Amino acid sequence: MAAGDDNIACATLVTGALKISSIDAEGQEQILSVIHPAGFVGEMFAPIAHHNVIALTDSRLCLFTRSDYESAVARFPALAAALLRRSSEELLEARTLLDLKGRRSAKAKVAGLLSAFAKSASTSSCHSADSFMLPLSRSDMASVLGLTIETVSRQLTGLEKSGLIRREGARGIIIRNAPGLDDLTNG
Amino acid sequence: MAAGDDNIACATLVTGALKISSIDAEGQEQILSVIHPAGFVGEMFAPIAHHNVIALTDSRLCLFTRSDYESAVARFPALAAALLRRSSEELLEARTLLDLKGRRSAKAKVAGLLSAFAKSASTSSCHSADSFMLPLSRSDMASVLGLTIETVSRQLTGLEKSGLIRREGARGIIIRNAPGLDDLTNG
DNA sequence: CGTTTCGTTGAGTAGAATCAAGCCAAGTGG
DNA sequence: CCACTTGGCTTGATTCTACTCAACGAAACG
Repeated sequence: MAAGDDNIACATLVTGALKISSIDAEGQEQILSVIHPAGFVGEMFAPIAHHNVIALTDSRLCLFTRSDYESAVARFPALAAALLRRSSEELLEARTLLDLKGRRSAKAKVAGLLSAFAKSASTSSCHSADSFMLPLSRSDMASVLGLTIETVSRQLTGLEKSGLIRREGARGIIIRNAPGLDDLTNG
Repeated sequence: MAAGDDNIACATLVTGALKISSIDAEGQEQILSVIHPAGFVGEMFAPIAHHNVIALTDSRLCLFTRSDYESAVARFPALAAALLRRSSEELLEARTLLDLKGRRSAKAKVAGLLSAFAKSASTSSCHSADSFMLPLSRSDMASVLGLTIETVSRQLTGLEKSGLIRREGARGIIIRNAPGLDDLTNG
């Protein structure tokens, strides 16, 4: 989906990963959200799309049109409640990202992003994973945080040198000191 | 409402204005959203509140508890659909803010915020107002954009010197060159 | 009249962006 | 098999923006 398109379809993500982004006049991409399975994309109430939706990996979607939606809600009132719940979760996630992006230093932003990934990489909802693969490239991480890829790279090596994380290849992350990461995030 | 509270109530705003914010370990406030009349606050599906809600002006709210919500949805299925619509709008607004906060330069951020205010100050949904009162203090603007009050102040005087806007007192803004502002926002 | 709050302005500095190489792994083609 | 390319990542040197610290002006208030 591209910004400016007639907005005819919405979808829930079945497998894979998507990003929602906007692109400014100079071609700078801003990632506004990363969608995981069971997440929802599309603007149900806008005539044209505001943002771009791009697959990060091969993905499977369950598409439906807005007219589908309206008839389905009429037949199954519980559907609206379920979608409301999803939408509330997306909203909370967007605000979490806002919070992250507002951190003062680059180190705090990168540390916060790692903590967030550790949480979402865990199967349990209350614990964080202590090792995981970064779902985003350096370029995408930079775009999420509003930094450059060089700065992201430097912060990662900095975090490794200070012993808070260890890296396995370009994408593998092992958290060695989770509380320390959180301290950096909030400071 | 304060982050960490038991999350027992939600509300729609009738008159006034609210801000949703988070506060980090150093006491730095991040404004995550500004709520206007007809807007919704509260996290319907979280046991404890993640963020703070603070009134920007004297405000009137229509409060309801989460159990109220559940019985109301059971009796009036259309309610869920209406709340879904609101929630979608909040989500779009949060993403617009994300976009703004991700702009590279301070000038682009301030210019973008002014454009956004000009839009929401207009009574018509398709035109922007050409003069309006800033709804936020310098401190709140800085917090929304992730800047300091000094930087916001300097950017405003810069925009005035370059002829894009004129100021009337501390809060009054007159847009003299709206396309120019948009160019700055996307550049 | 002092005090407080809010906004503006200036000087100096820390930190991220920019510019520029260079490394490594994977792919391509002779 | 080897030269070459490509894309993603890292590192270094330099520049410049926005933060910090500090002073000052204006309006509101007791």
